[in-house]
Amino acid sequence: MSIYDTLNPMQQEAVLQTEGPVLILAGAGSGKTRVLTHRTAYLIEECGVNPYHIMAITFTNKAAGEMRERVDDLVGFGAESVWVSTFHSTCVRILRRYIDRLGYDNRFTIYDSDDQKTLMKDICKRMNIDTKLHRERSFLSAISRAKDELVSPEEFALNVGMDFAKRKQAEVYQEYQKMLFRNNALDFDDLIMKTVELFRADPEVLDNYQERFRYLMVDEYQDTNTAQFQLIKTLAGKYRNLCVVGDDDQSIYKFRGANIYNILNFEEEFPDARVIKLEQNYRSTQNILNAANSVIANNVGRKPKALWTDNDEGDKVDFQQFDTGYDEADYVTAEIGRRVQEGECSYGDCAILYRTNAQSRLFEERFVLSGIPYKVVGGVNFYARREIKDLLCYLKTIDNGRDDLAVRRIINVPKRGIGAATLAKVQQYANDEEMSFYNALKLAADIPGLGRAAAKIKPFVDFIQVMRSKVPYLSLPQLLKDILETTDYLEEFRNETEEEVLARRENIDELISKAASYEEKSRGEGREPSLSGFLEEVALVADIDGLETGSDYVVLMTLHSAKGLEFPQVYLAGLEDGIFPSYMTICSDDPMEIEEERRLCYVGITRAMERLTITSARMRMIRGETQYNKVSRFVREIPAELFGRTSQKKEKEQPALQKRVDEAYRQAQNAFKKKPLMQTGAELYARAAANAGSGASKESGPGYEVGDRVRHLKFGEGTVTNIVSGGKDFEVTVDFDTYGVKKMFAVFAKLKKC
DNA sequence: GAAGGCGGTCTTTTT
DNA sequence: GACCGCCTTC
Repeated sequence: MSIYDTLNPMQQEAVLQTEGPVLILAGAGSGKTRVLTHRTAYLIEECGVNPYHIMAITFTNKAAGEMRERVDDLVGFGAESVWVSTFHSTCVRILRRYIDRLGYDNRFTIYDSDDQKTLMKDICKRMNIDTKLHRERSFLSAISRAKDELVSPEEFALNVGMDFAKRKQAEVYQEYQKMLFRNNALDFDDLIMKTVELFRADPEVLDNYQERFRYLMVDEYQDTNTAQFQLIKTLAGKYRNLCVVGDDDQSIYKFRGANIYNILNFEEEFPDARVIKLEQNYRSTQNILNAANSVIANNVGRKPKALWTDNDEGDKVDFQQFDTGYDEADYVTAEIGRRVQEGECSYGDCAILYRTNAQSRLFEERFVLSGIPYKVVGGVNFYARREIKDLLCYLKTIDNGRDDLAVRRIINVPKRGIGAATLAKVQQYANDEEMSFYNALKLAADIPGLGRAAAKIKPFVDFIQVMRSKVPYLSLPQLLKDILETTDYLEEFRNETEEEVLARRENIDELISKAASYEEKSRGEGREPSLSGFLEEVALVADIDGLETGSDYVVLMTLHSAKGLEFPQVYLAGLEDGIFPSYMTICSDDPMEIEEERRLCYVGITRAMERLTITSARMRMIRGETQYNKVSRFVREIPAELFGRTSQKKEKEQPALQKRVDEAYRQAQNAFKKKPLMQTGAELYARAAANAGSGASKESGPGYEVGDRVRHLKFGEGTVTNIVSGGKDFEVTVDFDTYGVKKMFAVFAKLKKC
């Protein structure tokens, strides 16, 4: 019996069809990753294809990593030569080698959205554009859309016609591109577009890669934009062995330029394409799948398909409507706590999915209060935090003095007494002499009108030069520590509270350990680690990449981030008209927009394996305003018989208790407010676990007994009234002086005896 | 040149 | 509610 016998007939067909163009329409949970990995194995083991000639492209590093792992497991020998990578890292690798043929320096830097915004702000200022009238972000999104469609600044300018706004955009686009070039930087969209440009400009390079990638596979094909489509079409142009896998019902990235016609018109583009449909779902129960099918059936523009499953009927879908978002969060927290307590599932089985990142906050607060370990995916990116960006800009400056943005960011961090007036003069000089900002700094003594400021610049330039000379001899962690010490970086935060500084320090430590593990990983793969390599890796990480499989915490994330994942217990929160579907799509005159929201809902429902809980609130605070919303139309599209114990009423607690609970929440919220850098649950968890020696380990007990007085970070002092040993931890009941009785787990509560 | 206060705007969603 | 940019004050 071979590994291919475990596949169903359609999956087998997809695996065996190795030659020519293939479109696999893979419904949610139909085992598409399995097909892709088995197909790779088949190519190598049965068709004798050299693994070196196989390429699999995904969208996220996480997906690529998983695919890599599964291919490694399946294919004994040579699996490491298969190119498994994301669109963006693939392009970076190609461009690092050949972008000099387009006139760029091969050591280009990659701008994230933060950098883009800074650059755009600069440009608008210089071009005298009133950003109250034309927002930076509107320019950036126009440019991004143009790049998604492979429209160059010149072409854009040709097509503006009489449209004044567009003409302005064209000018800005041109200037923006010029500045990127001068800073030797590429933005995310450039990575794809420049690679296509390179292939068009240089047949020799193209041929080189066409020869290498004789067998191409593309995952999540419905999310590709025009540029990405051109890229793979060009790459597959010679051997035409292109296999794409996707599901038009899960296309949710139109706003990012995804072109649904890439999948809908695949057969027109490749008339000889084999089309294979995978319609058996292995993930969800009947009830969950039925709910998903009945929602998506309301969409008009879709390829007909019928997803079915052999799985049990399973539990009914649980739908609950509450008065407020607080009640909603309460319910979900209590449910998860109860189910875990009763051994029905673990924290790691549960996911809370919502439409907007802001919705995570209420859940986070509740989880912190009840000591449930959790992790938020997305929101404020680790690499977007101030201290991390600063340090990365130091590294960038040391690595590549041509990135003006990076230099300008750190020249006065920590404070060196160099202000806006000085910067403007240096910039003027740099512009006049057509040199980089950093090179102008080096010549500060010659810049007219700088006066005493030149003396303040010199130590900075000297410092960077010294660091550059040290790079070959220092490891990345050593380099970072050197920067921290020499610049006395933490001095920058002297006015912050101890707690804030601690949080920043922890982030910095994390960056240092990430640098260390990068070096380790590179050496493991036989590559010499480098400063540029590290910066590059850091630039391309997505939020979802940080999610480890097999960790025991509840995950909170947006529906968008959840695509491609699955969880036994899924909570879909905030199902209200105005939230999901969002207000903007309800009001839009384009009916396709609501269809995209519906697909998002479909994605959400189909993440669930065993249990699905849908919640909504009548009243919710949004951007400081209270809004009243109806139950989402998507909920109403699910037939009533699929719902179980639906409740539209809230069970009132005793008024006195309720009041006390409210007060506790208010105070807890204030505590949050004071600490903008509040850690994620996982970080709290890690910290708590680190302290567990003094807190709780199963053998030694929690370190306090019933009757002891203890102190809690938020609740202050109280008396321990009960300790129950449960599972890996102790559940402690404490009667707090001001907050009343609370139950909490010892590992998380970090109670100190006093 | 730095720090603190005030008022306006905003968010879907992200590689 | 949170962030950003602008303004005032030291």
